Amino acid sequence: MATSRAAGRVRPAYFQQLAAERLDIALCRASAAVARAADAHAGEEGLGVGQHLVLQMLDAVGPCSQQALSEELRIDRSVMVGVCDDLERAGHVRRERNPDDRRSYAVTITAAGRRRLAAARASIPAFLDDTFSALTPDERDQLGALLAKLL
Amino acid sequence: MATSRAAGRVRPAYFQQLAAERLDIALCRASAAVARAADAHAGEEGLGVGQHLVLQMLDAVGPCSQQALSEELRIDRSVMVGVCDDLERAGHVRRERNPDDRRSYAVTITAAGRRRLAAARASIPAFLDDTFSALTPDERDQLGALLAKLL
DNA sequence: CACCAATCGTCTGATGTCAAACAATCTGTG
DNA sequence: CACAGATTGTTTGACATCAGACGATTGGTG
Repeated sequence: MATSRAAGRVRPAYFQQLAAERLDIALCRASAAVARAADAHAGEEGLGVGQHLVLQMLDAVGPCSQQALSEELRIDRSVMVGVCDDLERAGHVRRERNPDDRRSYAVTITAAGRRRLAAARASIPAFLDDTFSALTPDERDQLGALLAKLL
Repeated sequence: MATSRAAGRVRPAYFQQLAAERLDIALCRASAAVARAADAHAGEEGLGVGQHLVLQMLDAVGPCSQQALSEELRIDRSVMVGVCDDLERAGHVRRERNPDDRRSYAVTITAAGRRRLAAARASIPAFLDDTFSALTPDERDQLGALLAKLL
């Protein structure tokens, strides 16, 4: 069996020791796992994470420039171009010119976009529940509060 | 001034609202900030994060194959090749053949590598203290415990 | 021994992100 | 108005990461 040979190797579960003394590493590793889960979920859902966030923000605060979306959602401007391209091609968003400043667009969510957002949004609670199943609701709140302090 | 025009924009600090209801996004965002800080610190120190982790693990558990390093440190095998290349070129590590299994190396830390590790390690507490200055020591322990549960 | 599957280190191709440059447009100063 | 500097959206090039393929080697089966 495999374990008999693994005893030859050191197999120290060294990562746990590392994570205990390097909070930054633990944070990055947890984030990587969660991000992978989010990408997989978004893939099944058919709407990318960035696209979902853009639709959600447009629905919450109204038409925005790509710049505003980019800053608030922490998505690079260069990447935001592609995200909006995809959303526009799918009919979830219109790029209207901002009459007050013709450099910027006023990216606007469409009725179809709102429907798509509602559908995608409905699957989020189950996704979060699954991804953070190792934590109790109280612990999730604690984690949220700690991360909020960090940001 | 800029704020008078910013009033025209929505400027809702929307990200905070998003982070409150999307624990996964908050986690990824915090991780990105911390990772950036770690990279910057590693740049000043002159020893990459991956290189530091490899030296530290070799010092802790003795000679390892690249595979073992890769699995335990969650660094892709392809990337580990470059990390070990750099470490070997700098004289911090030797690649000895494992006589029991000539497919794998026995990556071994050198005396120079140990000295380099000690120097780099000394700067870590200050780095962590600075990066997580928004949290009290108790809160850092809480965060560590929550992340450990997640992993 | 011959053979087949698995493993280790390496390399290559595809992908994604980011910094820098660019044209178009705005603001402000003279 | 003319002109300099900043901003918006976009494109391009550099860079890192990852999946997959590959040779070399090992272990196990007959």
